[in-house]
Amino acid sequence: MVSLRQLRYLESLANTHHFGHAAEACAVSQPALSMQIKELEDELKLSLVERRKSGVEFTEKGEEVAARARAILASVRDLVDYAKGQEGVLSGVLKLGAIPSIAPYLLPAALPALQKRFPMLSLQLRETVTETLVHELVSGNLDVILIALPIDDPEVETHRLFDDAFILATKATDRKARLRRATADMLAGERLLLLEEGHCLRDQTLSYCHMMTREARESFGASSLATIVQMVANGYGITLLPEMAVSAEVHRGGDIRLLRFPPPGPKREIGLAWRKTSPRKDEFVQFGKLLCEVLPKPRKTVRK
Amino acid sequence: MVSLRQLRYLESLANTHHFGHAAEACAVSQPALSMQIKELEDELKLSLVERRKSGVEFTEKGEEVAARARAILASVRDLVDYAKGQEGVLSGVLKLGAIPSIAPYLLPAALPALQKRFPMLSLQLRETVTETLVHELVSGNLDVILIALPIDDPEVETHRLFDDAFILATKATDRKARLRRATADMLAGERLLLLEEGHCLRDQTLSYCHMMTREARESFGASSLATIVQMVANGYGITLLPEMAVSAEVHRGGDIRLLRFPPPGPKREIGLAWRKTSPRKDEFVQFGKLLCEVLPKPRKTVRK
DNA sequence: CTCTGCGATTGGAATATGCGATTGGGCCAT
DNA sequence: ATGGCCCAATCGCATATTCCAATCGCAGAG
Repeated sequence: MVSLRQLRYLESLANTHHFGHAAEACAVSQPALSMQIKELEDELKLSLVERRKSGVEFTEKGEEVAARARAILASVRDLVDYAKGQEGVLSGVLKLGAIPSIAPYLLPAALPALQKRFPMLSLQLRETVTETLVHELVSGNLDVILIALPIDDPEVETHRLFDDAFILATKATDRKARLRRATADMLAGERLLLLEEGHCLRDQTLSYCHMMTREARESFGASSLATIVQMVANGYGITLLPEMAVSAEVHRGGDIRLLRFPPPGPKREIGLAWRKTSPRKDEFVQFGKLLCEVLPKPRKTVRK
Repeated sequence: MVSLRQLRYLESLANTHHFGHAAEACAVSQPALSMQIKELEDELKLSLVERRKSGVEFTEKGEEVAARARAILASVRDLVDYAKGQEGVLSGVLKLGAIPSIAPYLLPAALPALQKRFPMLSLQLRETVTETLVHELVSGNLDVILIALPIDDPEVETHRLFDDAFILATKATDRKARLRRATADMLAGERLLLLEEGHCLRDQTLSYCHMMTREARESFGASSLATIVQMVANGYGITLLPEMAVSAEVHRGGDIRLLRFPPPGPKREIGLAWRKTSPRKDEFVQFGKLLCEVLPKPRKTVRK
């Protein structure tokens, strides 16, 4: 069976027309090269070179074979170069899923950076709730998902990116709004405005509040944070807003007062997840790194 | 270093999307194939396939690599096919030398047959005396020469093809012409017409006659057999004519009488010669076989 | 006529490759 | 649940390649 090694040696021999020099160029001993050439000749049942006293002369057929060998080796080198070029590079189609409480706040900044850094990458976006995302991830419809941790599925591997603090949002005229810091007991007796069922943000917020108060259980369910913010501004209740959503949802001069909890306050962990079997882990980690980079640094003051 | 084996296994895997089946198709065990695929991935620092529960899925980059691998393997197969197609086939440029006392009689019949049988063959002809031919053969200007044996050169290998009898040619009115057979003593006292110095035919004829008679030493030297035949017809002397030249040089109804010697009569051996180092020996032998085939069978009667 | 250069050959060591058997994970049918 | 099954990965060992160092045979050059 003809091997690349034989072709490599043949190419070298074609270059040098000298067994010893060719062998040296291949960093092998001369007998090794002789052997491979002979094996190739036997394989092809064809004499490739004439060993003359005055150097090695290629047969006409030998020339042809050598030319083909060169072409093949070039193709192989191209393949390797291609692979090397792809090393650690996000490319091709990447089917990304993200939850609604992240996608609108992180991706607008991330996408242009992504396109700039990985021009060969073609993103396909899907925005829905965690459960659906995980399901589609496992089934192969998505490659990687951007969600809040933890998620528990034996088939997926998660990768934490950063914390996203929850900020207490109240109507600016609220009496609590005069304080500098939020505290857990501020939630007591308030109507907590939340996203509708299925959104993890709802559960996370609830689980924090659950420790504090039971009144919030029958809380309202909206379909977007923008709606909730509007409702807060109009005095329908309060909410816990993910920090990354603040700049997009809360406008300066509006009727919202933001209060940060003293550390350690409530927060969610943002991360990526992919199939455990996915071979693109390296790419995903790179992707995550870029997401962290485009994340605006937390402002010192969150007041508006 | 990436090997063809790895690419072959990858191709098989790309076809089957199943390690076991791919291995079977390659007639190796599944672990062997697994290993090679893994090595290829390590080599390229690239994950080619995702091993899912539901079969093997190719990465986008894996697809690309597999496609390139396919192309490479196809090139290799082409190379091998090309070699197989060339097996035992005369092709390319063949630089053939022949002596003047053979070329005009054998080649006109051989060349068309050669072209028909080996369309890829391109003959380059050179016609001159043996010494020059051998020199040019050794120096590489010729690939194979068609000469009278023996020739003695440590660098060349010879290959006998057939015998070519010498026929005694006399003027038709010569008193000897009435006999049915030539005998050696017929040469005694005759003027022997020969080719000029340098032609092996001259030496061969002389060496036969030398045993018989000394009178011929200062014999005439012509530059072609046609000239000699004309001279014989005009009574200037006699000659020994190579049998293969008879039909071309002696025309029916002419003034030439031909007498065959009883066996074993004088003859020359026609053969091929090539450099000992030449790798095209097989081709040359084939060439010789074809020459023998186009040689007209000796006629029962040589009289004209 | 030795000396040198070149490719072929040889014998033994290192490496690569492959196989059988086994493992471990996940799926399905009891 | 549990046992059987399929799949790919892994392990240990056999063997087949591949290689090197040394040597050979040959031919040309000094």
